[in-house]
Amino acid sequence: MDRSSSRDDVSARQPPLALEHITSAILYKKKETICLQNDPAAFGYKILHGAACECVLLPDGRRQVIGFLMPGDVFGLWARHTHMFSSEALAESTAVARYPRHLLERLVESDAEVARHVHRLASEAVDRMQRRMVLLAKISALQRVSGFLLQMADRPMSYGMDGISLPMSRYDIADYLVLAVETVSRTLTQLRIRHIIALAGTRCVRIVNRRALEGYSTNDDRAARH
Amino acid sequence: MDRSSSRDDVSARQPPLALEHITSAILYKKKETICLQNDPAAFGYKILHGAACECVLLPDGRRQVIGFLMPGDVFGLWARHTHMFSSEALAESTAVARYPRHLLERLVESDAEVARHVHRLASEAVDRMQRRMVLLAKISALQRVSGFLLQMADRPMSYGMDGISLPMSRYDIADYLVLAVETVSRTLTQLRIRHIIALAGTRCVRIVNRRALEGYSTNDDRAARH
DNA sequence: CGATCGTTTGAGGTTCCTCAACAAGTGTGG
DNA sequence: CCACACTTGTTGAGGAACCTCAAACGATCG
Repeated sequence: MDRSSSRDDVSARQPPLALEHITSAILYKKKETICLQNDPAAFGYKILHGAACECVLLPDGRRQVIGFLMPGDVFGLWARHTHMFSSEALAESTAVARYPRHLLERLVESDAEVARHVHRLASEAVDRMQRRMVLLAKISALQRVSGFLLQMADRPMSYGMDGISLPMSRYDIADYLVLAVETVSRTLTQLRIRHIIALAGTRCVRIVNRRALEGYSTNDDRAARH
Repeated sequence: MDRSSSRDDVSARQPPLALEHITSAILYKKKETICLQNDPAAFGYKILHGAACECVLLPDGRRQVIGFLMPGDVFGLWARHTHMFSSEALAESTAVARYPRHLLERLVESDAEVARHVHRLASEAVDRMQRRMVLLAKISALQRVSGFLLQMADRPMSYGMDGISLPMSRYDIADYLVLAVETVSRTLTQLRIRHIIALAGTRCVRIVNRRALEGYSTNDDRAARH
């Protein structure tokens, strides 16, 4: 659906050189918080290595995952004064580039190329929100999990790969899709049993029958039921 | 939760005069499309009177409501080249102000006040998406409907009013909350029976017991179950 | 090795979706 | 004006889907 657009973007992902001069890289351990919602937005971030997620901490203590962040993904740029989401590292050693926003904004005003680039990146953040909403519009677990796998497969990071690597835990996926962990797990096994996907280890999925997966994700369940 | 912020914003909602010179108002009938997703984003819009919604048209023909637009709400400003969402009028005669984006962008570059204003408005659009996501994180229908009512009550347009006016149909609410229409209807009757809300006509709700409603929206159901 | 975490599977119960019918309101045409 | 269709909202019955609780398994780590 929006696959073509993200593919075209690969070439545009190279940031202007000027940006590289104001960055510093930081390493995070698994589950470590990168930034906290409502905190002053002093920095923008880019994932260099590993994986992370944006999330909302709900009043009842639960956590809602808004989007997954893979190498190349930028976040925290949209915020005006305070960060709208928290973000935490998912992989063991996640490397993140940090851009001081006051320097960034000065660059944006002086360098038109940087301005365009930053604008692109900000709209990518909105894209992430939208992709998730399209997933949540789906009613059944089968639809949501199928759609999720397709979205992960269409990420730039998966292009050359044979299988999709899922750096996040089942719990993270469940928080993302608003499902119970057990439902996510069961749905994945169902897909495996039906030979739609193959699991090479728990965190690596290979799509065997993409056509069927697309059918599951868009069509109503009744067509796909066994 | 984010009530205070939206309340503070009321004073800031007055647009710079310069903006009013490049606008033209249009009337839409109920269900009429204001703009279509993926269409070139030639205009930004502001609701003057009536109500509308932003939505995504899904591949399976269903419609997903992203957010409801009330008088004063601005939309279509975020888009870079094409509109990300469709929008359609909900009330019978919905008046919409239309801002040509090429003029707007010229104004943004020349007038710092306009630039700040437009930036505010764009972030309001993201706020709408986020508010909906927080609603969708809730699992039970009772939680979602309660949260929805609270959000509607906290809108600037409801401040002086005794009851909340719901310009949208139950179908629209269902599409917004990803529930079946019947579930929305049943949940509202439940809340009415429990004297949490009172219905003055189908499209007007008065919150009788706000404390309880807040409890329903945040707590797990089991605490609230009869 | 024990402990914890992440994942999977099972059993049971509840919620919510589906299908159906009905009532009230609205518009249309004869 | 009434008959008719259509929309919108509500209620009921039944069943499927998913959540909850529980337990077992493998992996990792101290």
